[in-house]
Amino acid sequence: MPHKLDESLLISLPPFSKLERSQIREILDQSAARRYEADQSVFSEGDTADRFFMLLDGYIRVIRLTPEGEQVISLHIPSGQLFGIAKAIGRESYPATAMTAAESIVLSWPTRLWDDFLGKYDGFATETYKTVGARVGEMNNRIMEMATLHVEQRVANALLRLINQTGRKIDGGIEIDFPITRQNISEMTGTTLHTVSRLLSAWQKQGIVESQRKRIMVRDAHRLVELSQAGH
DNA sequence: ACATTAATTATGT
DNA sequence: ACATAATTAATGT
Repeated sequence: MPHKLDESLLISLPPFSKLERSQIREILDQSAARRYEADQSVFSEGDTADRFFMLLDGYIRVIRLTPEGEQVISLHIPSGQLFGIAKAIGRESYPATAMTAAESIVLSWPTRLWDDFLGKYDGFATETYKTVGARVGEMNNRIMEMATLHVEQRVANALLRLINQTGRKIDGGIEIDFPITRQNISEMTGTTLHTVSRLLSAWQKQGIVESQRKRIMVRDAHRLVELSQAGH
């Protein structure tokens, strides 16, 4: 794998933004870069966490499997963020599986460098703990939703999160920036693909969303916000 | 208020 | 043509 990656790749990313060019060079020289097709596994739940990762381009889907073999999607990660940082939460193995949701480019480092990074790179520690904090917060919100909200509200919330975190503005609305199926959304919201399909069809007729296969665009985010709160 | 089952149609290689 | 995705209706809890 030939690499002479440019320092500019990392300089703008929060965990590295306070560093000198020489430090970035040092970090890059210890990294491995890899490109993944869509729907490839980067690591699997239970694997020993021998590396940690930075997503340079693409999207990562964090999933877990139930004993019956059903998928649950716990999170989507956009580019520019660290993932697979088991050490940050005091684990020796990955707590979930990471799959690419689209073609992606990933940097990784051996986990033995984790403590080095924390110690000698200014801002790395605070930024990574911000990241885990944000993710824990999001998961807490989802637990609340699961326990208290109806399916329609949960699906509306899931779409809103997706367009906020991974949305791409296009004419007439905001599109989810990677291929996503009804099945996927059902796996994020604890419902069935049929219910998601019915909801999206209904919302399409009302002009709230518009979708083709594996593509969903939100035309009217404000109405989705209303739906996500409505008490039917 | 939702899941399940099943039949049917659409879409991408 | 074949597999995967999406829709729709009917029926069940």
